[in-house]
Amino acid sequence: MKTVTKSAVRQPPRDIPLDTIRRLSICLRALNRLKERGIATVNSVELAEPLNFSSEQLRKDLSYFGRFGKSGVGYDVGQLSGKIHSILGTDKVWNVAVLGAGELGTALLGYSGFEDFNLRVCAALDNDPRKIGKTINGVRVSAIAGLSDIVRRNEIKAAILTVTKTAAQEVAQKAVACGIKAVLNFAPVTLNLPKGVHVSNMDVSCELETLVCRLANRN
Amino acid sequence: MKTVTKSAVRQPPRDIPLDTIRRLSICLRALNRLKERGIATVNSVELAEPLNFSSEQLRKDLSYFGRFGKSGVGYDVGQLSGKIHSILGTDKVWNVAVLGAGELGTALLGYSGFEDFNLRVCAALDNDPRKIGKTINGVRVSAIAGLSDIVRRNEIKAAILTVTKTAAQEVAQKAVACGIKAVLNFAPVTLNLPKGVHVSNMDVSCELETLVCRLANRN
DNA sequence: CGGACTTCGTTACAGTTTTCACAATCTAAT
DNA sequence: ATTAGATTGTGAAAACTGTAACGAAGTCCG
Repeated sequence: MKTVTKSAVRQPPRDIPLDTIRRLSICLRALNRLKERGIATVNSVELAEPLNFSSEQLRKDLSYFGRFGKSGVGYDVGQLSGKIHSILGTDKVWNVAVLGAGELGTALLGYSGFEDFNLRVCAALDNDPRKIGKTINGVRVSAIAGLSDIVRRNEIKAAILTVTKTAAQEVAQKAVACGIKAVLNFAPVTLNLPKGVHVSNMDVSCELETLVCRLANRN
Repeated sequence: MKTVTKSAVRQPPRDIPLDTIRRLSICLRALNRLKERGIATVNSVELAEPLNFSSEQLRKDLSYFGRFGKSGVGYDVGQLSGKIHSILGTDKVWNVAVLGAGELGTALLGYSGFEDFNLRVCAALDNDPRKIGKTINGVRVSAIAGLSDIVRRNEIKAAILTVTKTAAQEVAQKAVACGIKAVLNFAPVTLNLPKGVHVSNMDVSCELETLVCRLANRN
């Protein structure tokens, strides 16, 4: 007996552009807002335009993974949301650790953007004895020495790095040694980590700088 | 009499890729670290490789703006730093406002990454009466109602938006009405602002999500 | 039931960015 | 002064990404 799932999420044929993933993430968030408002159907124009990209682009992005819409109608909000969750791998919860419980780490422990993606910040680590043991937004701060255990117990694969720029490389290396496979780096330094570890930089000053650059060149 | 400035920063011939600007920003930061260590000369390989991009790429990026190196030698650290400052428009100080003095805004008021780019956070605004009047990291928190004055007095053109996602659109619009021309948005929503206003999104959850996606697809 | 209308998915095209290869330039040493 | 070695700057090729156009599929209404 053959089991055929209609319009399953297709295994992508080749490398997917990073921006495609970003746009689909943004879409997922928008779909959640639509769901909250009780809207059941949406077409590619209604979905894409408020997000500042074109409907063609959205359809193309989706077409890497399968066929999810209905001609003449559009997309079922709940269904498309589910499909994008599968595509992004967030049909299950991902636990994440915050490394560095300073102002920025604290801010992220209270950040309201993670729910849309089934991401859960479930651990905070710091080396400052005054912080260890405190509870911030329901998460207890542990010493970095305990990272290995925490990673194992919670099956954590990704960490957000919010320590100072001087500590960043060292803490990141330690995290990788504990089994962390992906790092979202907020420190204004370039990390050098083993191949196979995914790094993404949230470089505030650099990004602000590109804005200023555009202003300086009046365009 | 003709005044010829040797190897001036050339007016870029056409649109410069955004990533070029990003890479040059990163380079500028690295050059500052080299300067601190008293290193006077660097070649494109030594500069680019620790930053995880290729020397060819760096040379190409620079070539949009002029010729700054010496064949057989490399680049003078101090001089190249100055040139990149001109390119990026940060040869003078840029004042920036933080909109939203919550945890995230507070974190940015103490952020150590701005010095490299001559960016100065000189104002913090919030609508919470408990915060107004307080001083965070040397910056006094003002009511958002006072934004217009502050923008004018400090010639602020760019703002960092750190308010909640529900307030983001409204506050951003107000900021634009006060003369803000560029917004670095931390709220997990897509802003809709008039054409001509530059927006850049620091989307923590979306970026973490792309990392998780790569993990989920084991590549 | 049929024709007008809507919207999707895909293929072909155009534009952009990166990579590659090499001539030109400079230094240093003999 | 000449040669060997190093490194830059750039044009041409390749790879990648986004845009546009259109056939196919589905809906709605008379």
